[in-house]
Amino acid sequence: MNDHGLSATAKVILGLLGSRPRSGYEIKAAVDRSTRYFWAASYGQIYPELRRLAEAGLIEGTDAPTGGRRRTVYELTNAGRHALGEWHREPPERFDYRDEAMLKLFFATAVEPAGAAGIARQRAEMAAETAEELRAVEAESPGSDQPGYAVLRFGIDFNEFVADWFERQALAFEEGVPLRKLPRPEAAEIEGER
Amino acid sequence: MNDHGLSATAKVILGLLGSRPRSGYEIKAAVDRSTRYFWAASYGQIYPELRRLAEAGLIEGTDAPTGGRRRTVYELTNAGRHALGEWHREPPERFDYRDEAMLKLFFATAVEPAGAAGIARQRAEMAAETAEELRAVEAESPGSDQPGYAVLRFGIDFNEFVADWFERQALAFEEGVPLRKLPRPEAAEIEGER
DNA sequence: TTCGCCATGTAATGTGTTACATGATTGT
DNA sequence: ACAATCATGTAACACATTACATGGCGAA
Repeated sequence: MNDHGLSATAKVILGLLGSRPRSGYEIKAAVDRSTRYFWAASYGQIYPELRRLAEAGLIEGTDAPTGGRRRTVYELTNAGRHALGEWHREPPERFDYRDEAMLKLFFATAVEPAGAAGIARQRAEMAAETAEELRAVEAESPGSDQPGYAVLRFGIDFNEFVADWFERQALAFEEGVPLRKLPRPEAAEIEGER
Repeated sequence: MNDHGLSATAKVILGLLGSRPRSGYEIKAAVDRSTRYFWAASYGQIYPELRRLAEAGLIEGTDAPTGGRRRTVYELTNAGRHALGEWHREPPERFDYRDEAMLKLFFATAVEPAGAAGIARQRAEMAAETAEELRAVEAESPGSDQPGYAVLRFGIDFNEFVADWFERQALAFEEGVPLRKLPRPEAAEIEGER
């Protein structure tokens, strides 16, 4: 819970229920199909959160079994729709970025300078693959110029940027640029020492 | 803990101790000054992890009080240096990206289409500010063409890319592009429905 | 009848931040 | 005397994944 009282998972649930009612299973499927790249959620978060949101009166569940298979479909209440609107109007605050390749690169001078190019190259390949995946998704999705589609475009553009950046870095490392002058290893720390 | 037995925080601790011995406090300061943008760590992670790493024999602590102020400085053992090298040679695997502005944009069609441009614009400004911050850091740090420095360059280039991308998106939204055709809201989902 | 999917859920574990408590040193 | 910084640490809470358990349905 934070300021506005919505957990990370509550935000994506409310947002998805904003377009139509869904079961927990469908929410998870929708997340995996769409927001996963920038806002993930697992069953361990979704089901308990659905219960909490229902208790808080922001969503309402209805039994909708398919045959003998039990199933609960949730939809926004008025309060829920209001909370979603409130959240949407607030300035966005959360932004996390965590990248292990970057950490390895950062320590490369002290650990294994010769490995830097390889690390950069691998990261470039990873990003290129993700971009490829997303381009495939784009190809099979109906063209659209809406914000939801823009988000997919960002995924593609961003991964292409990353692939390009790391590829150029790898080349620079290979050409010996990084190994010419080697001051104290800790000079690599962003503000230097003191 | 994961495959190689190193937690996220262990990796940054070992990496920092790779260049020289430090106290927990100094490790936290170094993280905040450098890796924070792509690999954060808090006291609540650092101190318990130092204890675990010492028990595991990867680092060794020495009392080094300054006056009456108690202080423990840690350094890598041979086993620790070996573990750091092992980790460094493995292919990088972790990469997380979480962006609340993106989530809002994704839901904009269903919640408040008119807000999309504002969300994009704010995100652009945020990225521009971060880029500015990093450029200031770059200006006051000794020029270097090492991997550690490349990481700082990435921060700048990446944030400039993001600022530019969202600014162009905001412009596109303002020019009415996104509101021309409005199919079912859920058409915005990345693979469409089913 | 077996496999894959639909569907719900929990337990265990891991990851991570915030806020607080304690206390010394240095500079104003 | 006070504030800032050095220094260590924990408790409470929040967030998140993985793996498992349960069971029905539909198709091969």
